[in-house]
Parts: sequence; C-alpha cells; structure tokens
Amino acid sequence: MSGTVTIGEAARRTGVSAKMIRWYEETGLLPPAPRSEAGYRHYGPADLHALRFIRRARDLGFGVEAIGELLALWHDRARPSAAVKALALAQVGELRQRIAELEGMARSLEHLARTCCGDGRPDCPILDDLAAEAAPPPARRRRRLADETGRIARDIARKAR
Amino acid sequence: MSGTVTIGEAARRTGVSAKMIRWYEETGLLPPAPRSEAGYRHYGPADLHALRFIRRARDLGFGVEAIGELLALWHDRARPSAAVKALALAQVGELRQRIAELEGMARSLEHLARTCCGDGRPDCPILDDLAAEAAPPPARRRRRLADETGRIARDIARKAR
DNA sequence: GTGGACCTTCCCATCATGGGAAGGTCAAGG
DNA sequence: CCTTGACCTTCCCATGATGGGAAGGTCCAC
Repeated sequence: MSGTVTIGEAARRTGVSAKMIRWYEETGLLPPAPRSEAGYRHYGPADLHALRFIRRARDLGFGVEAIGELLALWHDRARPSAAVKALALAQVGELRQRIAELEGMARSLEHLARTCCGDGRPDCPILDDLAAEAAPPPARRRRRLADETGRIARDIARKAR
Repeated sequence: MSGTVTIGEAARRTGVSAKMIRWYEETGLLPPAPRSEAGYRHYGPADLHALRFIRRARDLGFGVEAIGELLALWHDRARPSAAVKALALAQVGELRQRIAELEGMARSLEHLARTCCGDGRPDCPILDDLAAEAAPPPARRRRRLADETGRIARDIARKAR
C-alpha cells in the first residue's frame, strides 16, 4: 500500500472532507476505493487528482450530476471540447439566472430601506410594503434548466463519435 | 365560521401552498389555526394578511427566522423602524454576499469558456483547469452573518423600549 | 347516496453537508 | 504486553424550504 493514503489524509490533501469522499463513493460519483484488510479505504495519486478535480468543479458551482458528466468527459480522451464548453456555458446560465433573482431581491430591499428613516419611531415603509395587499399572485416556478443542457452536452459528445 | 376559508382557499388567495401553511404552523411561525369540528383549519382575513406578508418576505429572500422577527415587529405597534431597517439591511448584505460568490464563479467559468474553442477536438482548457494541481487549499467556510445582525436588530428594538 | 373535490396526518425525497454515537484499528511510548 | 489517543468504519439524524404521494375522513351538489 505504499504511495496510498487514508481517507483523512486524502481529505487534508484535497480539501474535500472525509464525509464527502465517502458520500461521493456511495452515490457513484467515484468508484469504490480499495480497502485494506481492516476495511480502511486507501487512495493513490490518481484518486487525489480526481478529488481535487471534483473540488474545483464544486467551487465553480457545479452540481454533483454535472460533476459526474465532467468527470466522464475528463476520462474520455476523445471527447469533443464542445461538450465541455456546453456544460460550462449551461452552468454560467444557471449562475446568471440565480444572480438575477438575488439582484432583484437586493434592489427591492435597498429601495425599501432607503425610504425608511430608521429611527426610534414605529412608522416603517418596509413593513408597510410587506403588509400591502397584493394582487393574488400566480405562485412561483423554477429549476431544471440544467437537465436540458446536460442532454445537449451528451448529444454533442455522441455525435462527435 | 362565516368569513373564514379552508387551507386550500387560503393557499389560492395568498400564493403560499397548503403544505407550506401547515409547515409554518408546525414550526411556530404561525399560531395554530382554529379547527372546525371535523378538524379542518380555517383562516380569517387577518390570517390571509399574515400569509401574504410571509409570502412577500419570502420573495425578498428572507429566511424563516428573519420572517419570524419581521412578523413580531409587524405586530409590535411600538417597534422602532430602525429595527426593521437593520433586518432589511442585513438581508441585503447576505444577498450581496451570495451574489458576489456566484458572480466570481460565473466570471471564472466565462473566462474558461472563452478560452475553449468548443469544436470536435478533445483539447479543452476547461478540463485542463479543473484538473490542474492546485495548492492544498484551506477548505471553505461560510454562513452566519444573519445571526449576528438579527441580534443587532433585537438590540435596537429592546433599547427603544 | 354517491362522486369528486377537498381535508387530515404521516412518510419520504430533495442537495450537499456536517454532527455524533458505537465500535474496530493502528502506532507509539511506557 | 498494554494503554492511550488518533484514526477508521458504519449508521442515524439534521439542516431549509419545498413538493410528492398514500391512506383515510369530510363536505357538498347532483
């Protein structure tokens, strides 16, 4: 087992917690690690490399599903870069959408806060706004832009073969 | 029971789903609704008003805890508007922080995508970046800016009494 | 009196992450 | 050899806000 490390050491060296490493294995993002006789997982240099890859992707906001696709493309030496680019741009789109939502909230709140004098008196335009009778709203809808784009990325990879 | 509506009607009129109304009651954000003999919850105009208040706050990105504080301030006719403003500004701060995080991710990804030609060839700067050996990173830390600011808002409310 | 729309509670899933318990393993030092 | 402490294992539970669905009771209009 020379050249391999335990899960704790792998966590320290990659910035992915031991809990998450086990979880990635459990959910199939990573293949099961080889075990010592006592049942301890052991990780070699290639495994550490994959863990750092995952961590970097995670820091860029990719979800596990997308990370799985990225890993597959990484291991596929014949992948078309267009497939990777499609995933990246889909992720950018999702990020931009979430940013736009948050930006809208922040702007509304900033506007409200600007109109509130913020002293000891009870009059408060912020609460007045929250309590305003609004038109019966059509509820909110969301999600799953990524599913579609993941399919597109897979199509690109398939067509290129 | 005239003037009161069932949970489904309340959901329709306020844009808060029946599931969430029950959940708000269960977690103490709302007081238990009065029941009919058969156990059906019934909601009057004031309840609908509160539900719309919650929905509006939710749409501005407030968490349940903050919404609870806002509701308390709403019902406290002697509240200082400064307390409300503090909560609103804390929420703006949280939103701005999350926006900054997402913005950083989006910018990095956009840069990577720009350097990737995105054709049928396998060379891909995006994957190269993800796979790059990075300095052993100090892991991520987050959260709890709101706890602190919630305390500040409560301090303001207390001092004003 | 029946059908269908509605209500109730209870359980489960999400997504990525952490906390903690109970128990086994390993290495170093006495 | 034995203890100690650091480490590993699995298993369960929690998060926040939301939805899905099952099993069963209720209401109302026809």
